[in-house]
Amino acid sequence: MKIIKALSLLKEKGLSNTGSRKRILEALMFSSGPLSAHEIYQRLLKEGVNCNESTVYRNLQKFLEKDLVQSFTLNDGVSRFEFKKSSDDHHHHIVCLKCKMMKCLDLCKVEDYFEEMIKKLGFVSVSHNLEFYGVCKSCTNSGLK
Amino acid sequence: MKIIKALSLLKEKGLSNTGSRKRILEALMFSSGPLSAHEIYQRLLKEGVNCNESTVYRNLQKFLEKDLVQSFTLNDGVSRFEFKKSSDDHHHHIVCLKCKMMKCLDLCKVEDYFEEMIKKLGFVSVSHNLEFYGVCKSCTNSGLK
DNA sequence: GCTTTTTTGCAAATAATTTGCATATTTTTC
DNA sequence: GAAAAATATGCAAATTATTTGCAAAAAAGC
Repeated sequence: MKIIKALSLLKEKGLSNTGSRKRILEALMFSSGPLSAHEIYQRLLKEGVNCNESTVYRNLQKFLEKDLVQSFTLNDGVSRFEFKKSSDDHHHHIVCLKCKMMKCLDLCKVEDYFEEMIKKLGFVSVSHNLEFYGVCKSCTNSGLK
Repeated sequence: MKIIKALSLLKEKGLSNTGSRKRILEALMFSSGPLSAHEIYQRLLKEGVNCNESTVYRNLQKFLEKDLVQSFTLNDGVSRFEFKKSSDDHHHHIVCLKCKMMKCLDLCKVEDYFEEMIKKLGFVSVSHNLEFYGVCKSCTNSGLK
């Protein structure tokens, strides 16, 4: 298994190498799940990286353009960002309504069916967001409010 | 075909009958697609209804609780609301990335498949949001930026 | 009709995200 | 490797969606 380094990814995508940019990308690469801009910012702070929140936003924008990350917006109106392990890395999530824990779902390709159907309607460049909400096992058991 | 009136719906759900509440619900009932809180507010203004934007938000909240409407958040971070014709009226949308036109999709029940899969993971009360993005036929043809 | 409960309007608070601009850092060029 | 050109950053302020406190107004209950 090949380990891809943030630095070479940036170079590959023609992005200049700045301290914060590299750290933001790494935060996403090493995260076990999607992160909001604010969460990334806080991780950098904790690591002692001097970085501004707008810098985080601006870099996330760049990463989206370069297809390094994917994003989606939950019903709380906040966007989450996730490193794309490959250009066709596409998956969905389930969010626990109580503890907010988020789990990646490796769904089979039934969803392709949807996109086909939509292309037939005359749309092109079709993509989609699919997020699930529910209450996870441990919250159900612990009986939290 | 039965015509349901906003007023009787409110009564049925135990909601008091106020001028703006009825108008907000009607705006949703008569709309051909999902509306944001702000869009509803503007429709009321245009109709000459004296109504405040927070009133719109507060009523939408009520309608959600009473299962009169469904809501979802697009990638622009803005919530849209839609009247539920029946308690099991559940469907999805495709949004044109250029003209923002939104079309309802009457998808077959393949999606139930997903929810089953997730319940097996131990989640309960599972729901989901699924929205598509693409470029519609007329935008493709008109070659708008 | 009067009392209680609920809703509204308004202004202010929150929160996520974006932007302008001067400064700092990177990349490019020679 | 230094200077010039291009790009990125920090900071503060602007924007936008949404929420909230509170006093006044309207609706429901009796």
